Amino acid sequence: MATDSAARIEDTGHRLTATRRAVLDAIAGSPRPFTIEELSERLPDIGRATVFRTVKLLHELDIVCRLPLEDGGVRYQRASGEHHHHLICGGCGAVAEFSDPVLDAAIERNAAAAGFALDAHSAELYGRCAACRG
Amino acid sequence: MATDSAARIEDTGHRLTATRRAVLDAIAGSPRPFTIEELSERLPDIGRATVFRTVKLLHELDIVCRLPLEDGGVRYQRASGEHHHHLICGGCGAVAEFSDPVLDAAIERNAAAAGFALDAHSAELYGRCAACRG
DNA sequence: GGGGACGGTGATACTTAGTGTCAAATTCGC
DNA sequence: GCGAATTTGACACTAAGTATCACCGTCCCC
Repeated sequence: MATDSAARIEDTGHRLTATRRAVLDAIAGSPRPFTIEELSERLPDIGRATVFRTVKLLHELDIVCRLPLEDGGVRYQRASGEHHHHLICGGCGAVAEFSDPVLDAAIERNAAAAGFALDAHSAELYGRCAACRG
Repeated sequence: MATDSAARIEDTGHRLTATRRAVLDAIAGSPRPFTIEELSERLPDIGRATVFRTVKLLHELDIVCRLPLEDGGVRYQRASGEHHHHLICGGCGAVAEFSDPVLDAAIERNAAAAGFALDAHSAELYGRCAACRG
């Protein structure tokens, strides 16, 4: 997993430094979506700005994905690589991923109907997971 | 339009003050989605914090809707009142609204499949409008 | 192996969006 | 017009992220 990501960094012409490796490891060790602040606390020897820059790079390379939360906050998570959407639990913060061609087709169709050339879309679903509904 | 909104403020137990009326008017006079900062500049006699608080209230009352932009920024816009999604043009900033039962059904179905009880969802589409593709 | 060039890093200051506090002002119901 | 409750403005503060800039380390060429 971290090996894949490391390769992706190098393959795209970026250097795989010790710092970046440490960030990748910290992310790999995060079972739950994390904030930059949390990640930064786990990496006390790495500057905050560098953590931001590194996560931004990883996001551009689709190694992590960004989760906009219902309250306006943001968390990050390792990305599965494929196009997907998120289900975010407001109780425990768990995130489930799904992908659905019907949903994507509906999005494409609406964009086309309005005359838009689509470059990106986001769809976040907020609710309570099975465990939190009890 | 502003009359509707004014009524909604009173009907929900909030006071319709001169300040709130001024904010409503400024919003009614905005043909394009606006930032709080822009709105605040147009209302120099009203404190910045009050503009934030008022827009937050209007958002809670579904009088304005919040547009998360692709670059992470946020703009606001008068809401049509009904549930809808946004198509946001990265060229001119224009926003088109649409609603689509097929899309909403796909969202519901995916949430149910993952065992989530849905409370909210967001779907933003980013692209170029017909005029900007020219 | 030595020396640039260039990408990456850390410290720090700054920006942007938004919130908390609190005293003063306004508004509503009577 | 009066008092209670809400709203407001000023201001300080927070959180997330960016800009700047000097320094470091790594790669490449000789």
